[in-house]
Amino acid sequence: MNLRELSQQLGLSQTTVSRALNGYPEVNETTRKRIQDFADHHNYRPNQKAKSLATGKSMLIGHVIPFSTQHEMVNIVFSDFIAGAGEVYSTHGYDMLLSVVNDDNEIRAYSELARKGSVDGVIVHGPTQNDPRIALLQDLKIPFFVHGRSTDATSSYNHLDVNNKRAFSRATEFLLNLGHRRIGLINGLERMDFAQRRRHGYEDALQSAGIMPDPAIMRSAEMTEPFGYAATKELLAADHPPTAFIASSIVPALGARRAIEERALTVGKDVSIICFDDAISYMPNGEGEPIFTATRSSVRDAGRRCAELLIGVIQNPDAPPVAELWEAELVVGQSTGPAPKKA
Amino acid sequence: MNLRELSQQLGLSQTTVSRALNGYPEVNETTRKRIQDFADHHNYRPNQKAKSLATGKSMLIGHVIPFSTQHEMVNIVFSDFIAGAGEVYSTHGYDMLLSVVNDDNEIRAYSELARKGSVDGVIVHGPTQNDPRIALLQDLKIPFFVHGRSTDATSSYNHLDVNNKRAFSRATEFLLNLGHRRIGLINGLERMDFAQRRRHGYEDALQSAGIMPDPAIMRSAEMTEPFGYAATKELLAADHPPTAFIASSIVPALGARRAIEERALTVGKDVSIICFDDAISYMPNGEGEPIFTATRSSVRDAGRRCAELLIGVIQNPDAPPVAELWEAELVVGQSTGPAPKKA
DNA sequence: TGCGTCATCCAAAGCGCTTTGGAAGTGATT
DNA sequence: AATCACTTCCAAAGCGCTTTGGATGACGCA
Repeated sequence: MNLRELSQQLGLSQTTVSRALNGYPEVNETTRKRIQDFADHHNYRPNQKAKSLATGKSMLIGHVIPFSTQHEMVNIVFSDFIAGAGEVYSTHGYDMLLSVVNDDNEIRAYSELARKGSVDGVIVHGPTQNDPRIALLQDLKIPFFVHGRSTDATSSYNHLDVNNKRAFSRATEFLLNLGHRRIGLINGLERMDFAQRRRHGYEDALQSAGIMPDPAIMRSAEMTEPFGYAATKELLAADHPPTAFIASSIVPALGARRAIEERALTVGKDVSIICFDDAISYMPNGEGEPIFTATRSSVRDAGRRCAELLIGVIQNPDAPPVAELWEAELVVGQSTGPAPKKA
Repeated sequence: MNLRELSQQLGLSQTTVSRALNGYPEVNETTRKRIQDFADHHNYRPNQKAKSLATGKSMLIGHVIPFSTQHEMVNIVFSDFIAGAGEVYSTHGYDMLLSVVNDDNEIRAYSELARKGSVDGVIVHGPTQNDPRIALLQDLKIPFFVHGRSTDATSSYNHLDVNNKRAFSRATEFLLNLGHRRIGLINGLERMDFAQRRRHGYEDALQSAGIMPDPAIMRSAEMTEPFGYAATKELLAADHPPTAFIASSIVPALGARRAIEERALTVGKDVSIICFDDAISYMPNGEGEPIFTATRSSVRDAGRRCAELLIGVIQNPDAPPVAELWEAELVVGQSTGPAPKKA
């Protein structure tokens, strides 16, 4: 059942039927009702392909997800982000277009989406330092929104970020106040902008306390459980082992805990852990008292907000760029305690 | 730059240009080359909306993701599945359309996608027993593929499933052979078909060994870390605590481990854990020797295969239904050992 | 020379919707 | 009775592609 049949059966023009169903004013209320009822009865839905072509809007928002054996951007944070964003899209009549592409083709994937006109806007995930995608998307003149930030980007662009530097300096200060002097860093991949900022926050806090940051107790990799385990195990086995660790996500923190307990040490007593908690829905940080002391910011909320703001940009492309910076909250859990007295 | 401009500048008809670019035979090789070069030079990409309307194919495959506060289908398994599926879509020129909808609207979301013609096919995630979506999609006459199975579905439908029953009976047998007699079950939500089958596998293995399954040591909920923790903690504190646990995913298994270690017990010695391992990319089951003894089947591979098969169905809608049943492999890790002697 | 075949190209008709630019009818006003 | 404003509807022209059904010319062959 398409618009033509529908209008023929109603004895009206396509124009009138289309207008009636789309809520335009120039149609009599009684005929509108008749049209609406008839359409409902026949379960009519306008063909999306035709509608898109006619209006020029695809009602789709693109997300490009690179994959490779090295670099899993399809990560733990991602699924919660799209859950939040998708929620908002739905309520505005949009759907999400996911393009899962090989790492090497990531840049190309963005320009394909734009040139083919398959999406009305794009979200940029996981920006690196001086991320080339930003300039590209500006060139392509397609609305886009960055989740995170890209240092050294020359012009301004729409984005929302967590104050990662502050989150990590606060976490580090928290440990320092507990008397810890040797604090290991278990960071994400440092070509990611957020990981850079986190390290700077950590280093700044140490330096402010008169402690020289020691690269020997900093690790950086994809944020998996085994990475957290391996890094912690190695650092604990070395000379001058840290008495506390600061981890970039709850996942490597779980690995850190495993390494600590394997040495028959107690988390929160012998060794402290603090981490960044993205408030992942299926991996919550405990139910009552948090498992891990953490700086927390919901990535799902971030997804929601990015979606809202991007839709705003699509509806009003000439508005000045929007930027938001969220502060993470510090929640105290069971994984931290005073630095143990020296033996 | 669109096809009309392109053909005008080339002094050719739209027909010829379109055919040249789409590889049809009825165009001279030298003119094809000229057209191709010109198009490449101008970075021309056919408009997807127009192409879709003309061909009737959207080159999109729909996934519906329900969300609610109760039930998080946006779960750990999901992100790896779509990574695998998306990979295959890309290589076939498809993209993924994600519709994130409120729980109550899930059914409607499928029929909207079909009626609006926005997708060429659909994947059904997380089938329950006698899942209504199967009949609906059959009615709507849209190609679809089910990841999992739905017991009691009257007619046959395209699907791929892991042999969950067998995976859990084998896991249970493995524990029985180690001398365990009291084995706790930490299952997923039992309205999910897979969770049902898993429990049956567990119960069957117990009964074959002459052990009466005891509902008092079975738990079922969303597969989160805190759930695994809470369930294990509770069971360990009760009379006749289990000496082993079988968990439905690596995530609650992590929670189980936490509860066990909290009681100063050792995993794999005092208490054994075996779990189902979906081989999640960012939460691998260790690198060398697995952390958890597990029955394993890659959900990412399943995503890949479902995508392939669905594309097959789209290209050949009248082919007989395809069904695949994968066997999980049993990998032995550090989390299991002989049942402790009675004190 | 005339005819059939083949390779190469094109005009135009869709695909199913939205939207522009009226047209027709209805009252109210002069 | 003529004019105007307003409401209500419609025919037709897009949107940018694909695809049908020829048209044209070159060539080989009888």
